[in-house]
Amino acid sequence: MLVAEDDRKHAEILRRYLEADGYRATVAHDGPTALDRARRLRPDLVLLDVMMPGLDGLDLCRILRAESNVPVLMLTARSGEEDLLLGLDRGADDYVTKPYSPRELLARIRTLLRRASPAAPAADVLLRVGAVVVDPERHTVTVSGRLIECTPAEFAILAAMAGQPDRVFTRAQLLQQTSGYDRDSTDRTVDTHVMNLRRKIEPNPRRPAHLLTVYGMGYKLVDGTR
Amino acid sequence: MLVAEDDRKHAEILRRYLEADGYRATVAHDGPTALDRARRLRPDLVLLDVMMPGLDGLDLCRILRAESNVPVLMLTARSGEEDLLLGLDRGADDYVTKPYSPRELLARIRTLLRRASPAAPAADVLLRVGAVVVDPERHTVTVSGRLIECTPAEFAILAAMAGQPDRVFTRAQLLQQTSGYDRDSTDRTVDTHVMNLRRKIEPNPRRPAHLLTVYGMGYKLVDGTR
DNA sequence: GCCAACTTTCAGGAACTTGTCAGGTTCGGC
DNA sequence: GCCGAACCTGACAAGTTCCTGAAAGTTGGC
Repeated sequence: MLVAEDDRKHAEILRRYLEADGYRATVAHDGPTALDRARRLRPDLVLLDVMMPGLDGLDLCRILRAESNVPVLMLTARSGEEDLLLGLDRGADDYVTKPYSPRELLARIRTLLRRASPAAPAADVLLRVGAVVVDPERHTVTVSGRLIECTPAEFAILAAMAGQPDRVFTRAQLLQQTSGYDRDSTDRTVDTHVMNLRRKIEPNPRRPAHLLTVYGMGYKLVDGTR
Repeated sequence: MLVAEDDRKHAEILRRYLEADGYRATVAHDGPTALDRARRLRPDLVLLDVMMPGLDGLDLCRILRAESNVPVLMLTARSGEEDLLLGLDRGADDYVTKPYSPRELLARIRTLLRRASPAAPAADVLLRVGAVVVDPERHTVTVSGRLIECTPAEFAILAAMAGQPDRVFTRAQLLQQTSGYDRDSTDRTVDTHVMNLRRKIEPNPRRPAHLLTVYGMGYKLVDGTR
């Protein structure tokens, strides 16, 4: 079990509760560390604080969800409905608002683990935006049925955009998808990747139908058939 | 989808919300009726009010859980912790306290359905990917009928990949197959095993047809005949 | 129609990934 | 405790991809 919580005192209390209930818990105090541990330790459940330095809980959740189907339980200080919906939409399996009672938390953890246990085979998550289909699991992209070869950076960018069609992504956001957290690359980098992607997925790269420029903002992926 | 709720007005509102979101919903106004409908209609999800005449939600939940693994979402008027714990322990997959927002309810329903959907395929003893056949039971591998000798690590890697053809496995995932939990070996280790496997199963190891590299990601096993 | 701001495009060196190998370590059987 | 098989590792070469700055082309507001 992995606990991602930036407040060290709080994290320690959590860890004790979990261990008292028979779980082995590893703690990470920031987003990138949590992601790294999640990848290497393959925990059977991830407890995620929404607010964290480096990489926030919502984004982390989205990444985890793309890579595995480990159950994710979100901890959120704010109790607004928006947060809840955002969390669930990003793929969190459940959420608990602070302050929570330890008993409630443990009950929810038990439920999640029981539900996940029947060795659920990964769900087929296909991201479809018009003719563009991204398969994160197979790491493939097809356009109108034709298989497209993508480099890692291109794939990361396209997958991020396919996950939220029509949404505008800034260059900074897309850069984060490719370079991880804080490599300081230029916006040109993103432009170049977008250009290369257009060459591959657009029938006419000069007049993009799928991967559009939003002047002054960034890029978005749309259903080009409409 | 089955809605078990004794308050008729409330039940009707619920039904409308569900249908507005694209679900077909059947309503039952008491416990015994709900149980009967659940058995006959085999809904893909049951929405259960805790308090009901005849047979209350908690007991009904327990019975349903014993008979099938349909996801159960509890509706509870009381927001006390006791109810929550009872509900979850009886096997409810989630719960919502009244008053709830329709959006929250629908988001939770979506999550439950997504989680329940992967319909576990029956385990076939032979894993076949093109010419490569892995028999986990006998611990043998054949390629085009020829029996191949594999070391334990090689077998573990190949078996994992054969279980999910086309899917990309990261080196970390493959490492876990061989080393168990969290030994931290290098990625080179995996490369070496893959290289040795290629020598054994590929007609031309320089141009792999089965065990492919996915640059920046890992490896995947494909049906080389296509 | 003009200008400033923004975007596209390009080429080549930097940075990263992978394939391969040889040598060292671990492990179980005898 | 010796032996061989299997495994792990660090190094390096060979590929591949990424990044960058600058020039050329667009866009939007006035």
